[in-house]
Amino acid sequence: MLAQSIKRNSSYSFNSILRTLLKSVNLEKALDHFVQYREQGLLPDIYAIPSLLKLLHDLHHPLRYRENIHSFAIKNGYLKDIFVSTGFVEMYFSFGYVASSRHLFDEIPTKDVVLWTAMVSGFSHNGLGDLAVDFFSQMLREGVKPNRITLASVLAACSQLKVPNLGRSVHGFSIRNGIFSSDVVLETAFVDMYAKCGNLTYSTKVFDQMRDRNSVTWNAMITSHANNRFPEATFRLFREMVCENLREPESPMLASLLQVCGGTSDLRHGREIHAYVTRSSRNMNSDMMVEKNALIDMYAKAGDLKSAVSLFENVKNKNLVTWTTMISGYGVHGLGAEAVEAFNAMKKTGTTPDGITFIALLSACSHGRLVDEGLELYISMQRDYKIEPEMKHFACIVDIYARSGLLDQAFRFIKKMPVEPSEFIWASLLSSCRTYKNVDLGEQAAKKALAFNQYNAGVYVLLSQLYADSGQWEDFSKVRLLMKDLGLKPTTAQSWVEVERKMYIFTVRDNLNPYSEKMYKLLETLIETMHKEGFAAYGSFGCHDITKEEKEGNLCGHTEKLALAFVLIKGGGHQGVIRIGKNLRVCKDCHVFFKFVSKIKDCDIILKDPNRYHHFKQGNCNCRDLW
DNA sequence: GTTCTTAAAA
Repeated sequence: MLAQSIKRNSSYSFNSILRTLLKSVNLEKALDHFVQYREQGLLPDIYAIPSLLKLLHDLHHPLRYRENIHSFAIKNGYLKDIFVSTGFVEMYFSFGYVASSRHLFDEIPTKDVVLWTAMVSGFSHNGLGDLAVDFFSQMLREGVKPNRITLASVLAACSQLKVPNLGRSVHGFSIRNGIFSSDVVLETAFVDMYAKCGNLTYSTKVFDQMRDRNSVTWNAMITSHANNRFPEATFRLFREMVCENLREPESPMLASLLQVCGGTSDLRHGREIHAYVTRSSRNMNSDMMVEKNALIDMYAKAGDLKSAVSLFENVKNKNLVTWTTMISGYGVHGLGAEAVEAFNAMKKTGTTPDGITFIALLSACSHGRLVDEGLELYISMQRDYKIEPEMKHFACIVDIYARSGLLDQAFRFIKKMPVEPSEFIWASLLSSCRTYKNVDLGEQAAKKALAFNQYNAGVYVLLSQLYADSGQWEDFSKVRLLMKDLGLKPTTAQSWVEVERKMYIFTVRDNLNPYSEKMYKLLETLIETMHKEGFAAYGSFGCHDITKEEKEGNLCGHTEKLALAFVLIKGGGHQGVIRIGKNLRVCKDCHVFFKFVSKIKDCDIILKDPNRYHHFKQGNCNCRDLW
């Protein structure tokens, strides 16, 4: 009698101390506490089981320890307790054993809202959003009333499945049932759900009305704007967060922001984040690898290869991502040899490449016109590293051949591929067919690409340009008419340049700029000089069968020329380097013109097109005139 | 005593 009561008392105090320690995340002490209790020969009671499961979970103890507890619980008949069984349901979910969780769930006779919620969130965490939603509706059918935690769980599933309708009805339900009243977690779940379902307007609405926001809220908001490509809003929100809330952003958010900068060639914001990362207080106790790698990638993608390289060289413990980032950085700048060199240096450090390293490497070879090296690396990848080539590797090899003019070999390679070639592969072959004016193969490639997607405007544009370059004007017109019938429009050309911290955007035949007159005048003069000096002969012309005057009038309207003229007039450029961006591939005439300007104005020009960078210097471009 | 939202570099 007395022994019983001592036992009950000690188990009661054991449980409450254990819970307190768990709450304050004192895991080591909590474990000690448990060990001491066991050393007294005492066994955990029914109330201790959920806490013990949580402790082992937080300590990352292996499944078998927890299964011991499971057998122990079964032996003692503890499983009839819904708190205990819910704990085990959760445990199996956390190891991905969905079937075990489901089985346990089925055994439980009376199910409460917490158990149902554990099911909904368990499925959702295991990527089974559809089952999460199924169980949620089943729960409603059985008359169990969801609470705010259930709703947050089902919203996570909605985000995953991108089903805005269900999310909206959950919203309505929560308002009608008064479950909504300023709960940060639930509101954040709504912000995230609307954003992931593509409705940033609703997401922003909920966000704006929130009284309290936590770091998860800001994260959901900022990364969703980044992922939906709203660069301005992304940075506005970031500033708001930093200024008003004094919240330190963590690595994933910084990486997202840097990715935005790389994608939009936004060096200015990129440098700001760099400064922010440098003075961040986390420097002390973390290796900041994600930030460092993301910075290298940002500088390379935003066109400042120098900064990328110098950061790269200062990273002490380069990991696989660091190396791959640098290899890919060299690649987009057309520096194939440097990419291969970096790869060899990486091998010396004992870092093993993976499939992505080879994608970066092979694409660097194709842009650097290193055919033999590329093919050799492709063999080495399979032989030495046992990496099975995938579609992206195939695409690189096709490109390595085709970009160098080995169109037949590219075609033969495609025919031998073990999988069905993708739309992208055909389109890239077509692009090289255009460069080398191979109409026959180009037509075949276009046909194959269009079989995937009849509405791929890019393919029609390439095909029509191929016809135009080959002087087949009837075919050219046919393709353009076909495009019109299908309601397709070629992408409007745009170039942009930053002068005095402001971005200027130019479209074809832009007359809106107050400097227009001056710009056209300057272009005329420059082009005249270029012809006089015989520089124009460096390019191969023949884009259009129009008169020479018409042609030059037209060429002056090319957006990259306008951007260049604008910078020259405004005296822009950063440390002798002019950076211009373009949303389409640079045309041959503009390419020659840029080379010429880099020579007579003695400046470096870095021009970004959708695929790579061109570095113009002293009358040359590092792409060696093939791109 | 059990159930809840977010997130990353090639």
